Amino acid sequence: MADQSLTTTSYVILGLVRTLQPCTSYEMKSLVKISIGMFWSFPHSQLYAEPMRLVEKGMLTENQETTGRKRRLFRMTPEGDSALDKWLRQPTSAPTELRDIGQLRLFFSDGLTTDEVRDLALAREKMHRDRYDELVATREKVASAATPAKLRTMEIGFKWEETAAEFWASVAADPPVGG
Amino acid sequence: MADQSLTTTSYVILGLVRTLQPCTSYEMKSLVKISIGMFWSFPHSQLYAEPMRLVEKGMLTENQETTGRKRRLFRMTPEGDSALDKWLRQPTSAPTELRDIGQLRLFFSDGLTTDEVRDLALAREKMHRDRYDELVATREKVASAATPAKLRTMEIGFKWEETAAEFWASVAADPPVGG
DNA sequence: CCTATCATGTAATCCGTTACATGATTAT
DNA sequence: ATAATCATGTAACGGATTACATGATAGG
Repeated sequence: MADQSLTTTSYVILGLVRTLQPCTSYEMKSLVKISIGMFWSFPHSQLYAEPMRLVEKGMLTENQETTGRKRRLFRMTPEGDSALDKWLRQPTSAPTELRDIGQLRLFFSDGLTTDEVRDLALAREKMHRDRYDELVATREKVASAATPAKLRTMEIGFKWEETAAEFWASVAADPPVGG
Repeated sequence: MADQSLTTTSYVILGLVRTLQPCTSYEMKSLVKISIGMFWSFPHSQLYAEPMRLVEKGMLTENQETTGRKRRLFRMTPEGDSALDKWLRQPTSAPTELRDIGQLRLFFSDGLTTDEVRDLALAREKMHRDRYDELVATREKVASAATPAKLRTMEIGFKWEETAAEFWASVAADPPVGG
């Protein structure tokens, strides 16, 4: 019975529910927003839809209020717990998906002028520096409440924004030409 | 008329066709594999389906062979060219989507033992170092044929693999505990 | 000659996104 | 009071992924 075909999103939901249970989709959304959602976007509709699928698969239980907002409160089932545990311990060699519009533009930039490429680079540099600042602010807010593992996860975000900002600065300083 | 609702995938196809035209989906696939596909995965079925949509939108023309394999050869139309040009020049502040299973696991690792977290970190470190090596090999292969912009795009890939490998090494050296 | 891999395409399902909608709180 | 924002949910469409399937070419 029923650990068939869970997606990555499924495991994210399971992880969120284990962290927050009992919890509503909105609470999941709030946690996502200040953490993993900074790098892996999950539209809120997913955070409402996926838990329902997981209820049907026996991974979560749902208690819907009968009055007022009729909010849905989710909790782990033993099946959900063990599915999550199994996933957490599975080795993965899956590469990072690094989806960046700026990189795509640069890749296809052969027809642009030097100035246009520089503009792209400067805009991207600024974006990364802004995000770095956002991350700093977020970390300050959550530092006291988050677990060590969760805080540690943020570090790679800092590193990425830093590295990417430097990369774009170097492109702006010396735009590729020719092609 | 008719630059409605192109997706990022659409622009990737347009960029590929501009680079390779006239070309088949398989040729696009080959280029993707050694370049942007290293960080943004495009299943080959997309590289067959999306060009057909673009033909319908007037962005590409298609010449299908009548004999043998009946391969489809794609070319840019003026509309496709201008849509791509416009996109390349549009500013974006869209953040990078950095989708990494390892990060998700770390984020939800509060229930794991120190050793299990270390195993995760070591596996991820190895993955990133392996990918770094792959990138080196790929760059050597393509160095003479690629444009400066396209080569430059690869650099951020190197940086990422390096940065991520170092991050995971530090996690392995000092795994987060408690929670 | 046969097998493996390259090359080309289609089908079906489902997930993810966008948009719509509205009920509750808080602020002014 | 009223507007704004927070909170909660659903609908619908389309694209992305997975799987199926088979035609060519090259290597042994």
